[in-house]
Amino acid sequence: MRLAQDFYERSVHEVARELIGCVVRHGETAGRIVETESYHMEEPACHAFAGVTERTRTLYGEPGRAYVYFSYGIHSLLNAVAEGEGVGAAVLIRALEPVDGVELMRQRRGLARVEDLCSGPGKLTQALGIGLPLNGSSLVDGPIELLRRELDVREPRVVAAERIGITKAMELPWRFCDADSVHVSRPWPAAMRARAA
DNA sequence: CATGGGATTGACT
DNA sequence: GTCAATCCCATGC
Repeated sequence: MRLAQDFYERSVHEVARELIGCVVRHGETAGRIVETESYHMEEPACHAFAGVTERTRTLYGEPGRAYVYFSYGIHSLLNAVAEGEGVGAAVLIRALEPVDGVELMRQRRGLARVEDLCSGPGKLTQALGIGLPLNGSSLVDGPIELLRRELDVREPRVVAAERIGITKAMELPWRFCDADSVHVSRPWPAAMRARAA
């Protein structure tokens, strides 16, 4: 069952937290979301901080669409646009636990270990075959599907921590991780490292 | 039009 | 722990 548009049309931080445990599917490949980060136009780490430009038009647009952008000349990063139209905010999907199409993921990544396939924002887009052409596409009825957690699946235990890989507004605790997943990207939040067996 | 930085990754010391 | 790869996009001349 896909998440409907109204799921995205509210606080980007609530959306980020509740996306943990949901499933992303693109074609044959799918994974359960175990890590997200929220970004909002009012803080400088967000691309939307610069205002409306050609690049950020998607961010300011309709909630429930995909914002895909190219980073470091190599990686495509996948975000879900949130909040109302005119507000620049989105949730970065940072890591997945593979649940379907694992062989195809291995092929695309050239790696064997399941823990290496989707444990990072650039890794999961490669594993799922998501690239720049999907920027602006609908998550509600487009090629990338965002599916709500099945009712018989446990509710994940979510820990909040500081976002990583950024140089501004590093103090904001807007990174959300499934505390019980080994598929979260490094470094793990301190609360998770302490628990690790 | 030229320049510089980046929401990363993988390889290497 | 360090570092290069590599290209889109925003900014500035």
